[in-house]
Amino acid sequence: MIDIESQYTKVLPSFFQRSDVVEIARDLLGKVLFTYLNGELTGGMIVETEAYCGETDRACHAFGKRTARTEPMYQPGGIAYVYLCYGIHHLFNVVTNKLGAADAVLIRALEPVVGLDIMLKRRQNKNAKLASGPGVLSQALGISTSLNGCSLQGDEIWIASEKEAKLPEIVAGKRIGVEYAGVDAHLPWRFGIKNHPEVSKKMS
DNA sequence: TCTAAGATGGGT
DNA sequence: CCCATCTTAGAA
Repeated sequence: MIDIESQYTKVLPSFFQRSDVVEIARDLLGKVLFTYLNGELTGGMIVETEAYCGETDRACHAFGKRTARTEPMYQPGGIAYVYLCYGIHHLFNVVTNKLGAADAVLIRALEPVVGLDIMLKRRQNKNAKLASGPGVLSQALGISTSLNGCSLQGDEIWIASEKEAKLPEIVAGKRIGVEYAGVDAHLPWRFGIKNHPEVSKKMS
């Protein structure tokens, strides 16, 4: 098994609690998301993200209201916001910014790094990519709404940076599936690693 | 209570 | 293009 301790350093709350969610969405590219659940370690490099900016962003769940579902988004940055979409898909977000600001970054695609056999077992689908798409990556890493509100400083789910990591080339585009958001639907708040196979081609 | 819509994914 | 699937939010 890979020696996680020596190759990666866990990303600290100060990274997530910065005020610019768009900047954090860009900075998360190239970092690695890990889960350790039921004795199974899986991890993937983040290659595609989307920023959602609180109560003023028409595409954000917290737009104009505060409900029970979005409560984790209002907590200080560095915890998980996981919700169920279309009744089927568990979508994983990283909460950012300070207490009271409902910002979050949706993780949209990973490049599998650790525990590929476990991901394959969980995915149970030989045709599709292992971790390309927000619902798919959650399935591959075993993420479900039971991790909603969970700290990213614990040992169930966390984000780490590779010590030797090089800065990725970044491309930006419109966010997906938010046509209803009016002018905010056009914001270039989706980010991907340039030419990466797990990132969808159309970035604008 | 009731119901429309949704930050998707997989198949045709 | 089509639709399974079910929680959530807002209306009644």
